[in-house]
Amino acid sequence: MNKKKLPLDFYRREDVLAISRELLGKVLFTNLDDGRKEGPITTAGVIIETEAYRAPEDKASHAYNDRRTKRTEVMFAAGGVSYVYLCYGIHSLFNVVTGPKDTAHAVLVRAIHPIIGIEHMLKRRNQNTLKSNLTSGPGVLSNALGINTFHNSTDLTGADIWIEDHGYVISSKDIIATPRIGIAYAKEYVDLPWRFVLKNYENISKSATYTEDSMSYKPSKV
DNA sequence: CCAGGGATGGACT
DNA sequence: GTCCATCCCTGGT
Repeated sequence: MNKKKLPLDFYRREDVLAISRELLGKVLFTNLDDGRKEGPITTAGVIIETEAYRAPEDKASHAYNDRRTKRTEVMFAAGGVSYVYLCYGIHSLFNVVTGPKDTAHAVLVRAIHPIIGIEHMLKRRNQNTLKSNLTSGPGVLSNALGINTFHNSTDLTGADIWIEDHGYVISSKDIIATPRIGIAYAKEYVDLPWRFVLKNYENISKSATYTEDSMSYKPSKV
């Protein structure tokens, strides 16, 4: 199989909507030690749900109107680093910073399909058996992968967090575009179809309410 | 310093 | 399907 780490020029393109679509089917890896002496453990999953955030005009973006604060500064970096922030005081949400320097575009990864290190992801989630909710949301997938706000501004071509192309071919008819979740405050940006979901997976985030015959996928055994 | 918010999750029926 | 606890951190002062 053709597997390769996505290069910086993948992330540094201008079109965050295209990048959001293209991230579907790519494989998000972490190799983190959670502070354990034993060293890092590799965990990974196929990206199956993303959302695009396109500052400066996007009112749903934390960097709306090119608002630069200590928190948002990393979004203005050149693409290929993480933006991890705390939501509801509990959940670490993992974003991929995209675009050239000073363009505050980002992609929120909302769900993955777990494929590598599932046993360890279960431990991090305090679960015993694989269910469809292991990585089915932006907060829980970070938890399963060991990502927290400490990993903000991490180089996505480094050894801790990265994304690989495993050669999965995704056609546009395999992608459902819908409005983004949890951005009711964003006025005229509320209804834009900037959320992208890969069909055939059941473990997308909970707020996804569409049902289709294609939603018959079951996670493979551990 | 501190009021208010928040790209949610999970418990429950 | 519905409901609501969550609590740290941001950002303006």
